[in-house]
Amino acid sequence: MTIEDKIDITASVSLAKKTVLNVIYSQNAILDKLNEALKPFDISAEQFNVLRILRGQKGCPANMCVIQERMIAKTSNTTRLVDKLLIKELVTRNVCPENRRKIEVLITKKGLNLLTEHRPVAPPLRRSRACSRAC
Amino acid sequence: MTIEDKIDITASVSLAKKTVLNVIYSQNAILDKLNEALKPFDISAEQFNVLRILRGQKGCPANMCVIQERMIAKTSNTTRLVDKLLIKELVTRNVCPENRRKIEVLITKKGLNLLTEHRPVAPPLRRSRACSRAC
DNA sequence: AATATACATTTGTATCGACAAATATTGTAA
DNA sequence: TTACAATATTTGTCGATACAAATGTATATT
Repeated sequence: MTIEDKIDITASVSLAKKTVLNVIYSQNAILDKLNEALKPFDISAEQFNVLRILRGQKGCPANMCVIQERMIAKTSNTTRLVDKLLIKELVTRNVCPENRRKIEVLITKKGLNLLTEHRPVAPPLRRSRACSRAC
Repeated sequence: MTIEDKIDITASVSLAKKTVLNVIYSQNAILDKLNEALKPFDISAEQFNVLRILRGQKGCPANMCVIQERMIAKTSNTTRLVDKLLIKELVTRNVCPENRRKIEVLITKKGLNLLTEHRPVAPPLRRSRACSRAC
């Protein structure tokens, strides 16, 4: 189906607008697919993304702000996402002893298993590495 | 900035995956712009979209299910979106006398004014017209 | 007419996004 | 050392998505 069928408009629509609409519909289709693929694992796309970010740390714990920066949604609530993963025992969370302001989040064996059991559409979705640092 | 800078991955990424990531980042950028443009009007993107759908009815009232089908998000909660518009007096809502199951939603003068005062990025975002019907 | 079924909308719950404010800890300047 | 600023995280609120269940209304079947 073309975007012209979708938008149901008699007047002509500029190429720029058609492009914008195409991007919006495309991402909807992509997210639908992703959510469907994750359903059997009782985990949301954002939670899954956090798990992949943590795996990418390769044993090095990630602070809340590191996770935040690498997520797609700029202002998503990392605390509450990690809460959910903690309940499912997919991550651990501990206060950093060197700097008690920071929190060290690590993926558990159970979390790693969940990731290897399933590989949906995309690679881990990250923002730029501006704020990542040595651990 | 290219998508390669964004995703911060050493291993090579397939064109398909780069495309998926590009679509996701693009829509994020688009929605950021749209929300920013709507901020002065104290209205969300979905509420704005519902208003445009109603204007497209050209005086003919829209049922809840008609609005639902034309929205981007398939399972968004039309009742609660219309509630918000009602509080702002941008729409009216009445039980249809011919079929008391149905609800007739109409855009008010105030709602039309809001639309003419501002024209952000995209035309009204609708799904296919499969379920639209005469009023 | 009574029952069942389909239709249209509403309500409830969980999760997430956006954003502001609050809290806690560390570092710095007077 | 006290006060202030910077950093890191948590909490609260609102709007929205996703989905299941409940409610109310109309239509069809017996």
